[in-house]
Amino acid sequence: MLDRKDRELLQLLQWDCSLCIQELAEAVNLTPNPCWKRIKRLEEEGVIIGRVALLSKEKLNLSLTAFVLIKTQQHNHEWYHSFVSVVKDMPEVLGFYRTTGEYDYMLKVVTSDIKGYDGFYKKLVRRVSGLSDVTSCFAMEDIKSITQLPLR
Amino acid sequence: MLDRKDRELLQLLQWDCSLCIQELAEAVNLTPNPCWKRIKRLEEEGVIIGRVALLSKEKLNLSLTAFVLIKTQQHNHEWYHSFVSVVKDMPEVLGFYRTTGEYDYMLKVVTSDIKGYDGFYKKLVRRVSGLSDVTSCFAMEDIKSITQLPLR
DNA sequence: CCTGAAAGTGGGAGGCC
DNA sequence: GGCCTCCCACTTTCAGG
Repeated sequence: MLDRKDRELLQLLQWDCSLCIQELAEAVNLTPNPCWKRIKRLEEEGVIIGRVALLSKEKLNLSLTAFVLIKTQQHNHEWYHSFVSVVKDMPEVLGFYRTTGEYDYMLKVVTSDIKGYDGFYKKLVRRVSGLSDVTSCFAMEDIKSITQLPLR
Repeated sequence: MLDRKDRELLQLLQWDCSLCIQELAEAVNLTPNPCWKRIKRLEEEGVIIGRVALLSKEKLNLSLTAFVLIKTQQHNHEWYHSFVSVVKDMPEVLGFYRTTGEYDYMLKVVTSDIKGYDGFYKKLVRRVSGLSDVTSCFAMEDIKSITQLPLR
């Protein structure tokens, strides 16, 4: 389904999608047109989901990354759906996973600072009932955070 | 530093950076040229870090997202630097944070499946010594995972 | 003086064969 | 994979607040 050139193109594009077709074509030893056709195909197949600009947390006053670990007693569908829809709607939430292990859910949350996080936390517990255990831990240091999937 | 139009442009671009200047200009009630100048300025200032293509985990056989929670006894600089450089070099690691709370570090790891994760885990503990406690938890469900920062 | 608008040009994307 | 067309990024110049 994906040959070597496809993977090379994806690898390049997931680091910099502002590269022009010519540059991409040269990098994979192709002429511009077939290169363009491959990329078009990868978009149609859904391998390429979209192209986005990455912004600086610091420059936008969003320096605090927090992880929220949640346990719950509630295991019925209705509660689940309302919980999911509430959390999905909160723009501070960049990641939201149902997980195995000690906790049931994990959130990755981005705010300005502790005060901002406190606001988020209060909003969360106000909007969602039946959260029996909510633990927060904060990123002291953001050592690596990338969007590029490992393609080898 | 950033006015309303800047924020609107950032908001649009962090969802779709393939929009052309004309479309962006219309959306914020500007003509193409000043719109283009603003975006250029935001790039120079480092507010816009880059433009990347987002790829489908599923289509690329990377359906397993795991979180690795790590405690360590080692708190000297040398160990820290070697630990950081080893983990940074592992392409499966999309997120790597030093955290407050019960654990010292947290990793977000993407692999094909449990077998792939096992390979990653073995590689990790082989390359890094002095990990006293390594707990894995797996994402059963990826409910929300976005790259867009909250700009309001 | 700074910020937005108008006009022109070179180049690359996107469709043909 | 080559050709051709059209549109868009980018520059310069001008106008307004």
